[in-house]
Amino acid sequence: AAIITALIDMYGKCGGLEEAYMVFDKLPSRDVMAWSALISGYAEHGHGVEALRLFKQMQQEAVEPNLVTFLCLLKACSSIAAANQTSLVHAQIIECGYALDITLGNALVDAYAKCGNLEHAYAVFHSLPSCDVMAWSSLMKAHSKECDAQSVFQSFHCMQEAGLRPDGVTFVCVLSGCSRSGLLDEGCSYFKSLLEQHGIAPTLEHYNSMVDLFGHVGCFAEAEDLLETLAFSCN
RNA sequence: CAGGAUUGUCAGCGC
Repeated sequence: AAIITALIDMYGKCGGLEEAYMVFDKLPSRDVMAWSALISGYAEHGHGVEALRLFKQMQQEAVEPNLVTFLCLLKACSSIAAANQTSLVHAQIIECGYALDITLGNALVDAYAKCGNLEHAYAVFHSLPSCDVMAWSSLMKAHSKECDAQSVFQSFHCMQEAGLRPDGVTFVCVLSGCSRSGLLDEGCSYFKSLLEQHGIAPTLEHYNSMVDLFGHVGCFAEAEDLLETLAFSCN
């Protein structure tokens, strides 16, 4: 069974959803891991509706979801920005007694945020026993999408007040916020602090965000310079 | 102690 699940997972990750399903379909008995692997593949490749339908089928076959299953479902919900489906999954998570799980909490915050429901995202966020970097980053990303750079900066600040250290992904979210709001100086300053104050080596995502920021504010020469520099250092 | 599914990560466009 372990090997078959790994096979389903491999096809799913590669986007071979039909192949994944064919393997799955031939299993005489499908356990929660096989189901989760299949659902994960569908969720990951933009087939959120199918993923949720598979979950329904899983329940009809009386297979109990576990923590990982819920993570996969939340990914499906956010991929189709379905806030109401997220609420339904949320209710089941509570029923199963997983409400205080930090991993699921993070995923719920992220799912609500991606669905555009920041109120629910914050409600879950505040209900968690402790908040970690992932939940903060999800919220920052959501504020960034709404072009609310002030809230992004504020979150970045609060997070550190709470004793958490931002990581590379956090900075991607912050830089994305600067870009969307056209805040060049702030973006440059955060980019500098990335290495100088936080000791994090910038990755391609950070450089991409900077190129994007330069482009957004009309600094095309700087954007091109950065791209050329990147082309040199990456190859 | 190990283990087959495991949450936050660029931009734009279309629906």
